Amino acid sequence: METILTIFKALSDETRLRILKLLEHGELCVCDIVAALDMVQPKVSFHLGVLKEAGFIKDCKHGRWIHYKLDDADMFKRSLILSVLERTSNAAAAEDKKRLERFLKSKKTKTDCINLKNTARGNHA
Amino acid sequence: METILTIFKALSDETRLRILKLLEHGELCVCDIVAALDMVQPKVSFHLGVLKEAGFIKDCKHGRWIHYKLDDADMFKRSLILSVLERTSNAAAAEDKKRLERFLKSKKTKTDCINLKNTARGNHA
DNA sequence: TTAATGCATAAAATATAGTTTATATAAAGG
DNA sequence: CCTTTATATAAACTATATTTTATGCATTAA
Repeated sequence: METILTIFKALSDETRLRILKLLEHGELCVCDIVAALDMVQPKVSFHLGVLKEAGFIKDCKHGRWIHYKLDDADMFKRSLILSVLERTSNAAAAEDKKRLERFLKSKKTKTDCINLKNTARGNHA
Repeated sequence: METILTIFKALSDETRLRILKLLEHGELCVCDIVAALDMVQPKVSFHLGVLKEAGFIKDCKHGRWIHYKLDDADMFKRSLILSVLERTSNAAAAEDKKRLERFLKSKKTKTDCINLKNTARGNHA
């Protein structure tokens, strides 16, 4: 049970707002977020942990990947997330989005190469 | 113009949430809040400053007193304040309220004594 | 005009939160 | 098995936020 204080604390960091904004587009694994934000992985994991503790996101394991997505179980948090998405600077978010898409594409290309060599299903997406 | 980050940061401190809760009952001067929270005055002034910067409260001078009250100019902040008032632990807030009322009463008594001696209007409330 | 009151602010001290670097763990591939 | 990959976690470090203590500035009362 998160207190209102925990909830607001989770929202008072720019990196975490950027993560929420990224997850607007659907679930992502940690390495996607790392690429999109252009940050080191432990840093991203730290902030994902805070958001998860506060109940804003949840994770699910997919083999050796862990996907994160917005947790829409709680009405109040949902509405807070909506406010974040609305009121966040689009310019900054667009950069993240661009890096994300570049990364997703490169991941796909790599997988396609593997698929040419053998018929493995290396992509978890 | 406050960013969403500034707004959430202002709400991520327990003392500030207690102050918002106190101001639910109407405007108060700094010394009232100091008494209600049982904290030193500069500490309270610091937090009042943060809340004011973020646009949650506003002040108005009354002689040598400065009164603070909730600022209801912005819809979004108003709804956030409402959430705070709703979701804050009542037990803790009741203590603050009790101290506040005791203090207000003692202030009034003191003023009444003065009023017996001469017909001054020492109370600013 | 002096003293007292109500409050703000600055500086120093402390506490909390975030970041980095290094390492551990678990899953999958070879 | 051994390696590689994806992620988490711990420890040390840095930055930011809060608290304390001291002081200053108005305003009012004496």
